[in-house]
Amino acid sequence: MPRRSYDQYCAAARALDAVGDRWTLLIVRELLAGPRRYTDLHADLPGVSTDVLASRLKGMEREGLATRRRLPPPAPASVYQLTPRGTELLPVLAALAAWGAPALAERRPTDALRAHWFAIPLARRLAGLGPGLVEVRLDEGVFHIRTDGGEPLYGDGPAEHPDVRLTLDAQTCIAISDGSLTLDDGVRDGRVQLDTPSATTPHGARTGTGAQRPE
Amino acid sequence: MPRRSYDQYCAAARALDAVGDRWTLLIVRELLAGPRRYTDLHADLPGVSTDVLASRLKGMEREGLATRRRLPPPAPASVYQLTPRGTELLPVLAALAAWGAPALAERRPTDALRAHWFAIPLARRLAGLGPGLVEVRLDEGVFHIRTDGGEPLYGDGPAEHPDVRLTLDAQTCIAISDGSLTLDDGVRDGRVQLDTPSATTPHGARTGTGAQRPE
DNA sequence: CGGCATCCGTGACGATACTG
DNA sequence: CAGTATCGTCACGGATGCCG
Repeated sequence: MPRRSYDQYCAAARALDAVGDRWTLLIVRELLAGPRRYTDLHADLPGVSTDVLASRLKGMEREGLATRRRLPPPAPASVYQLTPRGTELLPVLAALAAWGAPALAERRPTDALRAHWFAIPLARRLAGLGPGLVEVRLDEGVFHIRTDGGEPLYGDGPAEHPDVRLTLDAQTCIAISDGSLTLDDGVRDGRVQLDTPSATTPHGARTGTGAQRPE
Repeated sequence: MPRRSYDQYCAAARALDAVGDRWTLLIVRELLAGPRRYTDLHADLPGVSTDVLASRLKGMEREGLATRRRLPPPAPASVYQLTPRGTELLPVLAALAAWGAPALAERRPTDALRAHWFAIPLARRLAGLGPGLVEVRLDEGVFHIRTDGGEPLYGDGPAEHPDVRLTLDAQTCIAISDGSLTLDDGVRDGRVQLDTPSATTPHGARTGTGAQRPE
């Protein structure tokens, strides 16, 4: 699907043939958070042009990375969803995120930000900590991480019945992700508000930070 | 260093800003096998144009991924070498290779092939098997894998004093890498010739497959 | 000869406008 | 809402030339 194949009998080159094109891996990152409509993808990928996005999605369908599913008539829309093969790109994005994490020290004013972009680095750190479903609330939005099924998966928006809720800011989230701050220490000094909604807790919202996009 | 930054405050996007450009990760793959001269890089990356290669190398220097070192006068040449930061991209290439491995089922006649391109997938399988230094001899060339230092590293050409030598063909190498053939089974049915050169063995070559490029 | 720089044709990309 | 159409620009790939 790239402009041109590398034509190399090499596993990494073959992978880059499929996902090495500009924007493709970032589209995968978006779809890893759950099914998305075209317009939502376009909104969460500032800078991508409409034709390139359409072309990439078409290519990803051809490569078996994603499928296009049409929603029931009430809301005539279609959503794009990763196939299992596409989901298997999570380790690739995780490795890229781990390597690129130091570059987050600098925050440029032109940088866009979506809450669930923190999910992949954070999930690596939270994996093995026990609880299955974690809801994370940032000022920029809410996402959730599932750490029970081997590979950690994540999704946009609030979780259904989270085992634990974390409320923190972006900077703290980064510090926890890169290991410079432990979750315990963050709770101790108040930078992280840890909240375990018991079954008896009503569904009412407790903190002010809501989701940007209702789902 | 890409044509244009993604301008996203996301670790993966930052990584793609640095290494997401066409050819960059394949140049890293080459340099992971050891220092390389410009001409060797150009020879082992069929399809890359001279100016793009020069541009990428310059960008990689700027990003702190590689350094250019001038060799002593006898051979007035300069070699490019990865920095530690560049070497840390190995997990990224490993993840890409793991994901792209199934695409090696099809071997196109236009595909180029270098022996050490098998090193990354094979190293993952050989890691934890014990011996520190493995020399691998394919019909297409020789490379070696170091499995002693945590992350497996590899190099082009024969090893100095390998703990074990493997002689096999490309197809068998793939089968071992993807787990469909164990090393033991390969040795048993003769597809893999396992050779443990003892300290008493003289240095003479024993098999017919020599290195393509003397080092 | 190795290490690029230059030139050029083609194609990919990005922004905007427009349509079913 | 979900793309397609159009267009200017830039990056890529190939060839050649320069310079140590």
